[in-house]
Amino acid sequence: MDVIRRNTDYALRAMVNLAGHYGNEPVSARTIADEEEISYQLACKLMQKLHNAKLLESCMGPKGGFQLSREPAKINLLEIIELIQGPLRFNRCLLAIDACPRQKNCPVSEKLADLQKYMGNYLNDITLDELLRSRSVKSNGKKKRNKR
Amino acid sequence: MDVIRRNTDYALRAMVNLAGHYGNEPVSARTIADEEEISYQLACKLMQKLHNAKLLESCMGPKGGFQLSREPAKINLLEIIELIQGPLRFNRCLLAIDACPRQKNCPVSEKLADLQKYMGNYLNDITLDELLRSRSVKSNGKKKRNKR
DNA sequence: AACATATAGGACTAAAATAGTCATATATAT
DNA sequence: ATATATATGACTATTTTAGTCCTATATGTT
Repeated sequence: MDVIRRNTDYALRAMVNLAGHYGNEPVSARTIADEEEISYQLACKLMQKLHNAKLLESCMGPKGGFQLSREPAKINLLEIIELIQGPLRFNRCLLAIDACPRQKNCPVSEKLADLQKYMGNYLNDITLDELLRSRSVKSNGKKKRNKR
Repeated sequence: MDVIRRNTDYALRAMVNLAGHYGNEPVSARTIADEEEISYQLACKLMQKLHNAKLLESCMGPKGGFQLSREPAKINLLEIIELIQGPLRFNRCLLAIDACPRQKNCPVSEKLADLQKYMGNYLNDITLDELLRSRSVKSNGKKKRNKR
């Protein structure tokens, strides 16, 4: 099992892709699906979610598509991850949503709470522009086409 | 979704319970199931797994049960967690089991690899005796009975 | 020897979470 | 008008995780 799920990974790729076009024309879901190897329909779904959360601006019609609604340096990993897959947590107790009756008795929670905080902060500190930079350096520009 | 899954949580509770009886008579799966609020059958399964991984000694028959096969200070969280739910990882790429073709292109992996290492080390440093100590302090001794 | 209490373990089922698809509506540039 | 996009609800499929069932085997006690 992975901390970061597949859909979250897709969303991250899409966001980094858009970060690469920040300030230019919008990019369509179709294009992103092709470039990032995501099924078109799924890509639409994810873009919608990102849009609803105000991370993206959208524009319908030909020449339409999506754009980041903030500059890449102001969007961090954590918000994307948690938007797509819900809050990152180690175990259910930590959030205490329905007040685990074992909590007082649970030796695991304290230590993990610290680790969870660390993780959150760490991911909160990584922004899209950082990712974009490392991608540009490593990328050799080859992109595959998806079936349409 | 939680990094630590339910069964892993069960296993951790069971191990801490056994740590509390280290050096004494073995504890039966039945008892552990009752005290830690785990279904009996599931508890058996988990104990078996812990036993196969040599974390526990087992003894059949009346007065039988399970015991830690090492002292609590020599068993850490990470090994229990990974035994039950497989390797902890952020995303599939990191392990590179089937060599993700996107890896060279994946800006996410480096940063996450560092975080993953941190997590692993952190959990590797927490041992059962630590957990046991914090539990004893917090516990007020009330235990519930499960249906048999 | 008989019995009760334990673990051992394979096979299976159920439930939950995740991923992915389908169908249809609506907006907009040309 | 038409082609190209996003918007969205409902649905299906897949995968993962949790949990149960059944039977075998070992061992202490009477």
